[in-house]
Amino acid sequence: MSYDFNRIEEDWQKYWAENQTFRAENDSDKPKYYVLDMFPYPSGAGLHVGHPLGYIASDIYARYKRHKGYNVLHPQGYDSFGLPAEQYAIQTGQHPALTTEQNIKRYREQLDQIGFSFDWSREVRTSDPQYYKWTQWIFIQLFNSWYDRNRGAARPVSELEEIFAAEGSYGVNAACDEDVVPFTAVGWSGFSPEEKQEQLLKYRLTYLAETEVNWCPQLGTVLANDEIINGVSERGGYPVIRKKMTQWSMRISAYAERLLQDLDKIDWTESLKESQRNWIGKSVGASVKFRVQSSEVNEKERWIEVFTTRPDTIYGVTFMTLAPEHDLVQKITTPEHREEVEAYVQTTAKRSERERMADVKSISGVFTGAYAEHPFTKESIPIWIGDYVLAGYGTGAVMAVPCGDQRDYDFAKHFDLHIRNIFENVDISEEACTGKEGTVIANSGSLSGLQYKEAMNKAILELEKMGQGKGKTNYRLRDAVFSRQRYWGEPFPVYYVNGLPQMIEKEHLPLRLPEVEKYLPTETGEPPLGNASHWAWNVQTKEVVSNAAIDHKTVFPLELNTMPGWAGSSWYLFRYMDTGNEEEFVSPEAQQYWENVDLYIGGSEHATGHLLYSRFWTKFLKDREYLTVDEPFKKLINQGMILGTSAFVYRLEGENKFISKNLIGDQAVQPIHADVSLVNASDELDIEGFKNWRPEFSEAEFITEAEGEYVVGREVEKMSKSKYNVVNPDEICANYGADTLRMYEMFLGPLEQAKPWNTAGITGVHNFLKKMWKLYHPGGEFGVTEEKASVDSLKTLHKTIKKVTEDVENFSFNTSVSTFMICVNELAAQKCDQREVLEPLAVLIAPYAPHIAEELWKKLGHEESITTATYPVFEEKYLVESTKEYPISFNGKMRFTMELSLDLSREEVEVAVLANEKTRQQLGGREPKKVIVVPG
RNA sequence: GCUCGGAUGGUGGAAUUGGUAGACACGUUGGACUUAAAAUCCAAUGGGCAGAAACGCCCGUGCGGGUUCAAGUCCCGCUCCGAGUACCA
Repeated sequence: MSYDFNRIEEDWQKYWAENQTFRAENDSDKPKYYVLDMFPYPSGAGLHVGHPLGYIASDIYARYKRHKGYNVLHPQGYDSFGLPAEQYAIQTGQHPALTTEQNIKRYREQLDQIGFSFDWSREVRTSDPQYYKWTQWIFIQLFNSWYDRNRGAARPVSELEEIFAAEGSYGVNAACDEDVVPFTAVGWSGFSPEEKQEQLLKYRLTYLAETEVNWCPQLGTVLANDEIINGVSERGGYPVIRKKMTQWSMRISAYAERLLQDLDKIDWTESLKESQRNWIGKSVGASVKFRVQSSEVNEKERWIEVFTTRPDTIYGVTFMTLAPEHDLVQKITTPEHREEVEAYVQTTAKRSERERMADVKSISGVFTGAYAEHPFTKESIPIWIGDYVLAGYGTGAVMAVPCGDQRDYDFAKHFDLHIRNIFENVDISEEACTGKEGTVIANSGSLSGLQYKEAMNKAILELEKMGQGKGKTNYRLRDAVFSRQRYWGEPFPVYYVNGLPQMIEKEHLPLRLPEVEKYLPTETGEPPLGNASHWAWNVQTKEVVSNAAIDHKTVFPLELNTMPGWAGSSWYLFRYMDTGNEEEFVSPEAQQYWENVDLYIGGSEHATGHLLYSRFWTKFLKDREYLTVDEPFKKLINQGMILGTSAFVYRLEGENKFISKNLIGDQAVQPIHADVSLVNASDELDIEGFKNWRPEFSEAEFITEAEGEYVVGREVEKMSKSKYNVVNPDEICANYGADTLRMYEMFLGPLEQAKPWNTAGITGVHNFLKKMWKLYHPGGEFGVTEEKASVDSLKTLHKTIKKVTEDVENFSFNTSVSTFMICVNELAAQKCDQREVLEPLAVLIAPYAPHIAEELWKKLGHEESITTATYPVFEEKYLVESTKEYPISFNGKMRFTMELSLDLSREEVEVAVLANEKTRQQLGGREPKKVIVVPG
C-alpha cells in the first residue's frame, strides 16, 4: 500500500469541510489564540507559489496551538475592492463584482487544495455591502469625532459643540486645521448653522479640505504617499504630479505620538518598527519667528516662521531660505528682483517631483532682495528662495545655519554668502559641523560656552521670553487623503447640502455602489460615480433616487469619490470575531473574548500603509470605547517574498532570430522573457513550444549549441505574470501533493528571508513523506505494534518533540522539517514500529503535513480528527546521554577530553578529565583526577 | 547620504548563552536491484597533504586586526550585496 497522496488529500479536505473541523467558537473554557494572515486581493492571475508561504506558516502555528489546547481563531477573507478589477471593467465592460466573484472562486479552490485550517464560516469580503456597511459606519464615527490633545483621545463632536457653546474655542487644545480662528461662546452663538458646520469640519477626524494631492493622470486618481514609489505610482509605474483638489482627509497626524510610543508595546521586528518610526518622522526642536524688514509688507504678514531642530545654532544664522511655493515669496520680493524670482518660481514649478529628486546635487536659488531681522543680534539677514527647501515639510522655510548644516553650507558656498562659525575650535573651511555632541557653542551671546543640550534649552527659553519662538515637535506624518476617483471602492455615506457634507444615518446603511455604464471618469472630469444616473439622496424617504430629482430641498447630490483600498483592511481583523453581526461591527462580547490578533503574518510591503492605518483606526475605536484594545496586532512576522526565476531568450537586433546564450559574444541582442514552463531544468528551451507560444515567434529561427539545444539566460526577479515566471501551486499539488508543497515551502529557507522559487529540492521532501508513510507500513501493509518501544526510539522521539516545539515557537519552520527527516531516518534504521513512538509522531507532524497525519491517525484506530489530539509532552529523561566526550584544551597546548557520565538514580555527574598523548607527556606522566559533581 | 538586514561547500541552508563548523536536503560520483530505464536502497562528497590500509596533519564561515584556553558567533576598521527612505531643516 503506497502513499497515495492524491486520494488521501481529497478525502480529508472533504472531511474537514463536511465536519467544519476548524470552526472556532466565541466562547470556550480553553484559552484563546488568534492567528491571522494578511488577506489577499483576489487577482485574475490566481495564486502563485509565493502567496501560500505565509499562509502555510500561520496554518502550522494555528494547528500547533490547537494541539496545545487553545481555542484558535484562524480566519480568511478577501480584500476585494481594488484597481485591477476596475481596469478590467474599463477594458471589457464586465462589472468588477463579477470579475471579483470569479477570482475569489478560483482562489478558494487553490487555497482549499493546500489544506489550510481556515474557519471559512467567518469569511469576509471588503466589497460585500454587508461588510462595507461597517466601513461606512466607522467613517461616520470619525466624522463625528475630534481629537482632544489634553485628554490624548478622540471625543464626540457633540461634546465639542457643548464646549464651544459654553466657553468658546480658546480653551480647546485639539488636533485641527491650522487656519482655525479662535472665538468666544458669544461668537459661537452668533454663527449661522452653516458657519457652525464649517467650523466643526476643521476639527473632525475626517474632514474635507482643499489639499495638494498626488494626482496620477494615467490612473485618473489621487494616490497616498505610500502608494508612490520613487515618484511614480506603485501600480503601473505612472508619473505623479501635484494638484490641488477638495478631498476627504483622515487626521492621522493627531495620533502621531501615540503611534510612535506604542511601538514599544508590540512584538514586531525592529526593522518594521524602524520603518514606522521613520515614516512618522518625529523631530524635536523649536519654531522661530523672524521679522521681515520691509515696509511693503503689512505688520501681520511680516513674520516668517521656521522650524529647526537646532535652536542652539541660532547665532549661526546668516540667511534664510524659503521654498519657491512659499506664500510670502510674492509679498516680500523687491521690484529689482521680481523678474528673476518669478522666473525661478516658474522653472521649479515646471520641474516634476521626479526631476527634482533625480537632481539633488545641483544647487539653485535666487535672492528676493528682502531681509529679515535676527531675533538676537538684530542683524539684517538676506532672504533667499531655493528648491532644496520643501513646501510640504515644516513651514516651508528654514533659518540657514551654514556652519552647522551641510545643505545650508553648500548653498552659502555656491552663492558666496557669509558663513559664521559658532563652534569652538572647529574647522569649517571644508564642510559644516553637523555633530551635536562634543561641540561647544561660541560667538553666540549668552549661549557661548554651552554644549548642545543646554544651549538648546536656553535658546528656546529666551525666544519664548521675546515671543519669537517656542519649543516644538514636528512630525513628517501627513494627514492621509481618503478620497479616490474610482468606481470599485466603498461609497462615502455622504450627501451635500449647500456644499456641506451630511452623513447618512446608520439604519440606512449600507449605501450601495450604484450601477454605471462606464467605469471611466466623466467627460467633465468627475469620478466614475458621476456616470451614475441614480445617485442622489432623498432625505425624506431615505433612499437613493434619480439625479433628475435633485432639488436641493429634499433631494441632494451624493459624494462621487470612493474610499481608498486601505479603508476596508484597516479594521477587518475585528469583523472576523463576529462576522454575521448585523447590529454592530463587532459585539463587545466577541471583541473582549478575542481581544486582538496574537499572531499576524504578511509581507513587509505594508509597513507604512495598512499596518499604520489599522493601528490608527484601532486606537480611534478604542478612544470612542468601541474596542478594549489599542493595538490590532500583538506579534507580527513578515514572510519573505518568493521570487521567480525568469528565463530569457536573446533576439538578434532587428531580426527574428534567436541566439543561444553561450554564443552571443559581443553581438547586439535584445533579451526577451520566455515562459518558464517552456524551459527544462538544464536551462534548455523547448523550441517548438516557444514557436507556438506567441504568434510573433512562429516563424522565428534559432541559432543553437552543438547538440542542437537552445540555452536560455536566467535571472531572479519578482514573480509576476508579465515576466512569465509564475509557478502555480496546482501542478505541485497534483504531482507531489499538498503536504509536500507545504513542507517544501517551509524547507526552502528562513520564513522571513526572500528566496527564489526552485523545485530542484522538492524530491527530497517528497521522499521524506514516502519514508514516513513506509515507517507505518513496514512491508507495504499498515503495521504498528503495541510493544514497548526501544530506548533509542524513545530518545529519537523526544529529541524530535523538543526540537520541533522550539522551532515552531521560534518560527524556524525550515529546521523543523530537517528534524523530521532525521527522526524518520533514525526510526527506520531502528526498525521502530511501536505505537508508543509512532502515535505521538503523527501528532507532531500534523501541523506541517495534516493530510498524511490524519490518514495515519485514522489507521491508528482513532475515530476523531487528529485536530483533537493533544500535543505530545517532552520528557527530559530520554535525552540524557550516558557518556559523551567533550574536548577541552588549555593554552592551546595541552589537550584533554572530558568524559561525562550521568546516572539519574545517583543524581551525580561523574566527570573524568582524560589527557591525550601529547598532554600526558607535558604533564610528565601524571593523570588528571576524576571529579564527582552533584547537579544543582 | 541615512536606517535596518545580510555574506558559511557545487546549490538551498544548519550550528542554544562563544565550546568538535558544514546538520538536513539538492546536486555530483560510485555501487546494488533491472534485459533496460524509472523508482528504490547503500556508500562517498569543504579544500589540501600523506598513505596499501588504518591512525593522522594543515587550511578553511566576505577582507584586515583584536579579545579569549576557545570566535561563524564578541569588539574595532573595511569591502560587497539586499531592503526601506531620502534635499525632513
